[in-house]
Parts: sequence; structure tokens; C-alpha cells
Amino acid sequence: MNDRPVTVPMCDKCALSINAIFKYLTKDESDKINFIKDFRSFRKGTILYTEGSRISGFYCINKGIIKVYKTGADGKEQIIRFAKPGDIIAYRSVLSNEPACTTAKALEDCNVCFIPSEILPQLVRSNPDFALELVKLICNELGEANSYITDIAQKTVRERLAEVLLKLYYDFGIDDHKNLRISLTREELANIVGTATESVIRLLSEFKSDNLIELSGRKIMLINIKGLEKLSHFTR
Amino acid sequence: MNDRPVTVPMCDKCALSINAIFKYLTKDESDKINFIKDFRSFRKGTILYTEGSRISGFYCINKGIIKVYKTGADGKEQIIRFAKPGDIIAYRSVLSNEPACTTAKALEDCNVCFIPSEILPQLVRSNPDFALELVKLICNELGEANSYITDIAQKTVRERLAEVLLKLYYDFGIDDHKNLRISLTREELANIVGTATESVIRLLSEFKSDNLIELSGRKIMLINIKGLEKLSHFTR
DNA sequence: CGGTACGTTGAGTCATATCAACCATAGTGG
DNA sequence: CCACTATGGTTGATATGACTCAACGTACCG
Repeated sequence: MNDRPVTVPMCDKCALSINAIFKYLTKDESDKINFIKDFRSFRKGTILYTEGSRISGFYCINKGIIKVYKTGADGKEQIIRFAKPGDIIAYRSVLSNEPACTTAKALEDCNVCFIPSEILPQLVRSNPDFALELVKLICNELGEANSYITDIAQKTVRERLAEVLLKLYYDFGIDDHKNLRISLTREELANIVGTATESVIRLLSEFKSDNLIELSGRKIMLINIKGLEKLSHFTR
Repeated sequence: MNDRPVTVPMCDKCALSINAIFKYLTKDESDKINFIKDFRSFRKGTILYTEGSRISGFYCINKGIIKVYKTGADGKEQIIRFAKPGDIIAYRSVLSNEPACTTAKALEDCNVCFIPSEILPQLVRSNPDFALELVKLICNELGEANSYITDIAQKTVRERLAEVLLKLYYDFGIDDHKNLRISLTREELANIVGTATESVIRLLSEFKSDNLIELSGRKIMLINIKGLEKLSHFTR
């Protein structure tokens, strides 16, 4: 299932270049992680871990995008976030010592470092700077989650879809053809917004008629950012 | 506006008795907080801090219940959580050094300790046990938030209302008459569930007809927990 | 006794979900 | 090379959950 590693990235170099939380580590600490970590490659579509399972470590993304989602009562997936290079995932379960409460799946071929559970609490204990940054990182994610609760509870599907497109734009940027770099199925879009696939399709083509976006297959180009912001009532 | 303090609770005693995170502090640390903190009482309805404002410290609840909410695009409030004795609020803004992203309002007369901002990062640095527990606490809140996103995105209003009633039951328990201890207006219930006040009213009376709950004014008694769990697809 | 906040009910509307059919594309295996 | 299948995308028709608006009831409070 996994490919052979190409070149294993060194934590200190990697963290600095992709702005990971590990940049707050000392040389010794990052050497230790380098030694103990497990570099893994996953093909697009592979599941890294599943909701409810016990995991023995957490992941730091080096390349690729991973979607993190929960499965609702009726089996429908709700995408909680996307992780990109520099992000860590599964840290919540590791720190709380609980089974995973989300599933993580590679959206693209990706390279990740798997770091055993015990490292994280050790670092929190041994490196106060790191501890504080970790706390900030989690606080940040919590703040985002709370905003999203408010949005999803109060905004219409149309507003939320516009907002999601903007977030994807700000988080992942665009490719050479000015399309959103992240490529999602309509169903995945629906699973972020919290709506039905058909609704996403209909709204996307409305957005297109309103000259807010261009569509070609799975590619989405935002051509009127201001318009989308106004429609979504979203400000960064 | 504020009452005179009755008796200022000592952090070490208080933390142990109400299970606050400060129980992980050393005697010295808790003495220091005792010395530096500001004990405050707020009457029901008072706002402790407002979304967007800079705050110079965080609060540890000693008595009473505080609702924490965000204000949506159209001015409607979305209740994010309730804080009860032992809980801390506003820690997110303090740790991230950002303006508050929520408003906090006393649901009942309450006593709280106000602790200056700088204390929290200091403790994270000086006391690894505390740091780790703080991380867990935040992770826990994050986990709850993610679950709620999934629920609010996928469940019907009926399911969510049933779920909210159960959560209130588990979090705050019941009074001598077996009614939910926490007393909320229909509008506040709506602002947790993410729906209109009228919908809450209609659904509550349906629940009553279905012998799931009893109603008398603002008092709500859960008389069929199993039924509510089934209806809400909620398990603790 | 008027005022204010909260609660309730009914009627009408609309956004969104659901169901169903169909098309496009790509990969698979005989 | 072609049927076969799976997956994703699209469109239309229909149903309905939930919101909005409006009127009115209730209760407490100064």
C-alpha cells in the first residue's frame, strides 16, 4: 500500500520551510524525533486512521492534503478540516489518550511523518516554548470551530458555500490556471458545507451564472472575490 | 454593579472542591494566584466581557452559570457553551493574545475570580503538569466543538433539541423537583440548537405530548431519557 | 397600571432535502 | 475492442421541515 520513501525530510529543515510547530524545538529535540519517527507515503484515497480506533502516534504532513472528517449518525461524513504540509493531525487523541474521533484520508498522494504518542507530552514537559505554541495552535483550531458552529447554525447553504470557497482559496491558493488548488468532488464540498450534493451542484451553477466563479469539471476559479465575500458575509 | 465579596475562596481549596484545572498547581503557584487575583461577583444578566474587546485576564468560575456566545452576521446569538464552577473562560483570547471572540453573560448571580493574562503563559512554562492538563482541557473542548459541527450540519432541529436537553441534564443535573437545574428562556434554547424560538416552543410541546418531558413555565423535566436518546441519536 | 420581556399559536412561504432518471468518464476484464 | 461496472455529475419534480410574520396571551416589576 505504501510507497518507498523518496527522501526522508529532516524535521528541523522541514519545520522551518513549511512553518510547522516543530520549529520551536531545540536541535536535540528535533534530532530525537528525526531518529524515532517513521516516514510514510500514502496514495491518494488511503485512510491514515479511522474514527474509534486507538492510535499510537500522530502525523506531521510533509506533502499532500489530508481530509479529516467525522461520520454522522446516518453514515454521512462531515469534513472537519483539511491538513496540509506543516500541519499535525491526530494530536487530539494522542494528548487526551482517547480513541480517534475522526477519520483521516489522503486527498492526494502524500508524505507524512508518523511520530509515536509519547513524544508529544514529553515535548510539552520539556519545552515550554513548544508547549505554549501547541496551546496556541489548538486554541486557534478551537476558535475556528466555534466560528463554524455559528455559521452553520445561522447562515443559509448558499452563504456557507460561498464562504467555503473563499476559505479554500485563502488556505490552499490557486494553481497555474488560477483554479483553486485543492480539488474536491461535489460530494466533498457538500460534506464541508453540511448540505446535499445536489444543492452544491445547483448553487455552484448559480454562482457561475452570477459571474462569481468559473467551472470546468472539478476545477473552480473564483472570479469575483468581493462578490463572494459579500454573499457569504465572510471576512478573514 | 458588582456586589461586595462574601468570602474570597482560596484557590487551592476551591480548585480541589470543584475540580478546577488549578488543582494541578503547586502550593506556591496557587498562593501567588490567590494574592494577585481579583474576586468579583456579578448579578444575573451582567456581561463579563464582549466579543471584540481586549481583555486583560481570564475568569475562573466559583459560583453560578455563565453563557458564552458569539454573535452571528445578523445579530443573532449562538451559544457556544456554558461555564460552571471550576470552569475557566476567556483563556483562548488570553493565550492567543487576541481580542475576545465571544461574549460572556451571567445566567445567574455568580462569583468568579479574575486572573491577569500573564499568569496563564507563566504557568504553562513553569508547570508542565498544568500545561498538559490545560492542553487536554482545550482538546476536550475542541472535540466537543467538532461533534457539534457534525450534529448541527446533519441532524434535524428535533434531534438537536433532544440532544441539547440531554446534554443540559448531564452537565447541570436536576433540582429538588427533578427539573433541569439550568433555567433557560426558549430563545436561549433556540440559540444553542441553532433554530428559531417558535420552533423550540413547538417541538417542546411535541416532546411533552410524546411523554418525553414535562413542562411548567421555564422548568423542564426529562421523564423519558431513553426516548430522548433514541430520538436524538445521542450517546454520551 | 402601564410597560417590558417572554411565551404561544396559526398561517403562509421558501429554502433545501429527497427521489429518480440520466449522462459522462474511466478503468476492468474477457 | 467492447461490454461492464463504478463513480461522479447533472437536472427535474416533488415534498417538507423549518423560518417568518403577525397577533395575542401571560407574568412580573417598578
